[in-house]
Amino acid sequence: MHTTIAIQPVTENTAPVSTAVNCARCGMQKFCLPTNLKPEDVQRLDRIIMRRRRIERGTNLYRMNDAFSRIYAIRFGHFKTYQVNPRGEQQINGFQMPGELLGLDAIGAERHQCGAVALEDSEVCEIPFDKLEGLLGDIPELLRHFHRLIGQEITREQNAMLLLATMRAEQRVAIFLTNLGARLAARGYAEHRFQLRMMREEVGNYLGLTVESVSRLISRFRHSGLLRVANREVEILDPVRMREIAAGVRLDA
Amino acid sequence: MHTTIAIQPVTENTAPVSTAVNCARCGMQKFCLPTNLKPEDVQRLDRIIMRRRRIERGTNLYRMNDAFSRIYAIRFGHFKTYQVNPRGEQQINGFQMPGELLGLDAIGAERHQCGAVALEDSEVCEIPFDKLEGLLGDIPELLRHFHRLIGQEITREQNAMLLLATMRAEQRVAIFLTNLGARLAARGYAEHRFQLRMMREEVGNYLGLTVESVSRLISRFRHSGLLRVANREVEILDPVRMREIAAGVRLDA
DNA sequence: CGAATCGTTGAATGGATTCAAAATTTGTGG
DNA sequence: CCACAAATTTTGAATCCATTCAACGATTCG
Repeated sequence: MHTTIAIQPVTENTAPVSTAVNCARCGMQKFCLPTNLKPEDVQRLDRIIMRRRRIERGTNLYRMNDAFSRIYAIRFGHFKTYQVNPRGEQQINGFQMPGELLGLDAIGAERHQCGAVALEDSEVCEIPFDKLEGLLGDIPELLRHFHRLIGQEITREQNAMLLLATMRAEQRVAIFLTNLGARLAARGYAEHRFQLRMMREEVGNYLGLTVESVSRLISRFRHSGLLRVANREVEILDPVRMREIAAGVRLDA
Repeated sequence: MHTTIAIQPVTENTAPVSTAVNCARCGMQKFCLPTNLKPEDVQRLDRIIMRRRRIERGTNLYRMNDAFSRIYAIRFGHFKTYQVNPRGEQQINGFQMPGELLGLDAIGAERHQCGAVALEDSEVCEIPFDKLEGLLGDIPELLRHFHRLIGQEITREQNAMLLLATMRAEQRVAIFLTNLGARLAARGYAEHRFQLRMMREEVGNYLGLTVESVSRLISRFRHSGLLRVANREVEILDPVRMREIAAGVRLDA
């Protein structure tokens, strides 16, 4: 293991996109913060969102230890969040997709606890956290939904712990693919056919495996007829069996 | 691995302790929710806290999938929180000590995402979450501190992921002991000498290792003069070297 | 005191890693 | 658009760390 992925280059993309923010017209509304808000409250939220910001593929939205002042809602694109341990090795904590919030790990802290890098050209909404806190006090529904999103974050991480502590490599990869599909499906995309936005190395890093192990396992899934793979394009051909493997049934074909 | 610790017996301890709650006089005030609150706000918090409740060693404070209505602040004693995977195996997500909150993983969900068991006879304050949410809207300092506690929870879990994904067994145990000491020290207890409140099996389960591995590693630490161990009583004799091992230096004595 | 639980130690095994090299894809400049 | 370099992915063989299986102490508790 100990995959020392080179730390991203020190290019910072700060080009704001000054389009007036309008949650009501945003396709991500039903996953993002405004969920279940009254129209007038959605507008109050619009007003505190500073701007949209484009992030080029490979650049940092924020880095570990950056001062924390805002959280981010992904409009389109994908991100990874990662920590860097004392030895300079990267550990990926998660992959984020449109409608998900970035920066939650820093709430209640002065600084970001991990960094976020765009896996492709992406766009986020910047939400100043102090202003959001003000709104949370005023709009109970917003507070509730904000807490729901935080709770999901905690649950996601606990599931990752479960995976890392108890699952065999086979299971980890199967779970990874299954979950990715489920999250995409919830957003209206195909569940069993999608593009991996990250390298094998990053998959392995996230799953606590080496690149080689991930590659080998994907190959085995392919040879067993579970998966069709063309580079980063993946199709789960046998979702039932894939879910069995995710649940712990051994693939000994 | 795959330590199938028997699920706890189905005894539920519901004996409330009807002492009027008084955060101002509680020794845990500076770690718990009331931190940094004005005295009158502390009293408002007191008023919504239903009661204190004693939990006997080995009994569940709550179980996975229980309906969620309150969070709990530990007054004294220690707990473990755990998930149960589909195969019925337990995975411990963390150990909690006085001043820490239990149940945060359920916020924004209908049900608890994990269970909590007392590792020794313990006492908690029950905090109805809906009433707390009301106060959060009224008392900005409380909202802020509540978010700080949640943030700490997320950070703790990310660190656990880092440990599980990248660390060798040696490191995991060293980190576990070091962190436990640090948390106890923050609460005014000795940093380098303490009682483990959990079985070796539970340590291993949490760290993604087998009992045998944990036992072997503790023995190696002992033989290398790093540790003095008498059953669950542990003394870190060489904190510097222990921290080195936690950081990744190999113990090849 | 005896049974059950918990903890330690040993030997053999195995799953994932490491090291190495080749194959493929992606990115870049001409 | 092609050619070439760099990056990424795949595959193979050897190694190693933690697990598994087994047995034996030690401790706890009724």
